Amino acid sequence: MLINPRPDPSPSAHDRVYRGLRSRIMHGEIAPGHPLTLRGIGTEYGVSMTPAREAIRRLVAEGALTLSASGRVATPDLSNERIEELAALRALIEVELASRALPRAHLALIDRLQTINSSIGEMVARHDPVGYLRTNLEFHRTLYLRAQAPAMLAMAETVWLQLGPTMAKLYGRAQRREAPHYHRHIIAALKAGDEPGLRLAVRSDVTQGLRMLVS
Amino acid sequence: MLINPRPDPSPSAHDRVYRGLRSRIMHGEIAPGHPLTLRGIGTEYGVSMTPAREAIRRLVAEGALTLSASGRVATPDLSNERIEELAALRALIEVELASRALPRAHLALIDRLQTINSSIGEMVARHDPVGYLRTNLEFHRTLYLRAQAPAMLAMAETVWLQLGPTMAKLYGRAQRREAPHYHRHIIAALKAGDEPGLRLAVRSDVTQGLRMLVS
DNA sequence: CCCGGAGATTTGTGATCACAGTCGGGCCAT
DNA sequence: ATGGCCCGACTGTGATCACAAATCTCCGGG
Repeated sequence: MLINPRPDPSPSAHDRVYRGLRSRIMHGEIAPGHPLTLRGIGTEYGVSMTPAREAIRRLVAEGALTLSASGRVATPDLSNERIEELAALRALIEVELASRALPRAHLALIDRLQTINSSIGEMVARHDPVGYLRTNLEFHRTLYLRAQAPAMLAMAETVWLQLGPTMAKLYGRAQRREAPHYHRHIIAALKAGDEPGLRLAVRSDVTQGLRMLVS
Repeated sequence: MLINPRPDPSPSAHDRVYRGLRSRIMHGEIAPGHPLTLRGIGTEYGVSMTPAREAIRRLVAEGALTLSASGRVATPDLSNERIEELAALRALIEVELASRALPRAHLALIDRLQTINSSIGEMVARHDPVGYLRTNLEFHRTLYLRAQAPAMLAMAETVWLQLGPTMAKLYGRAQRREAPHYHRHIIAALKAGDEPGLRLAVRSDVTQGLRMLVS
């Protein structure tokens, strides 16, 4: 038996850089199209170019960053078609994840979701796009963790990562005035054990984010 | 205007290594659990450790390789749960891709699919798991390219990549005697413009590969 | 015959360097 | 004043090296 339950006691340097950048990108703390340099990231995280390069290469592989023809790296500025496609992927994967989580969703989980949902409301109230995005993703991830499907969750997070900068920009543009009301539908469907209702609620919640672009 | 229409006139070294390894993994030319070393790959491709490391890091990010706690890298040996999960992802994404390709599937595409399908029969006849896997994926990719959904296709290919070594092992074990007959259903549904039938055929074709594991 | 441990080898990690290509800013000609 | 051009700084790429940890090998003891 392990004394220390922490799975990663000594994170390598490139992993620290990777996690840091990934979190900032996924939560929308970096604007779309913002350029990044290896040396800049290296000095920012106190490492040499090598770990910075590996972290960036990994993020490029996941679609979190785009590589220009000259090798320059920047956070992606998504076209409308790509946004629609990624939203469709979210709908596909997250509906499945929610459906698989439903049989395992006990009361403590639902309570936690409600708590997170009220946090989302606070973020909306203080007009904090980054905080909104972060707690919103926490809401979804908390539910999907119950699905016991790590490969699917990883795919969903990869999609979030690609959408991160763009969604933060859009959220910042369209001033929301309340938490997404489909979250309440999700919680209600979970309580009722209503699988078709849950699928519809998740799908609606995901595609709702797309609507803000069209308008 | 460019004289040379080739989009990638000077592939960087790490890209050559990445493409080579990715192809070998996806087509099942490397057995599950096979270890890889940076220096070995470097000498094999005639480059130093740096490009080899970037290529491997990228493949790890895509799930094509697993990284042990000590940093050792090897092709993954998937558990049954993970195989089921990846097959479910294939079903989700590829059904959607096929559905989106249907309106754009003209006669030339269907002819090409039939040609590829007969190639698959040849591979089965000569008991060539790698060739079978390669042509089978070519069949699916040819269809999905018509969906004009690059993000979804990339996701599907990532799943293929993760399943590559395992599927080759399973295919080699269970001696097939004919090409997957659901491919004929797919072609028939494309000809008839029958979307529900196409969705069912693709889903059946994907999940059929899973059955060979259960048996 | 099997198990364990000490030394040698192999392996990944991170830093540094040289080099070529790119991008930007300022200078000159018009 | 403005447009084009050139030079300089900057950036990514790939190679090499030092180092620590892990693995393997082989040998002796039980």
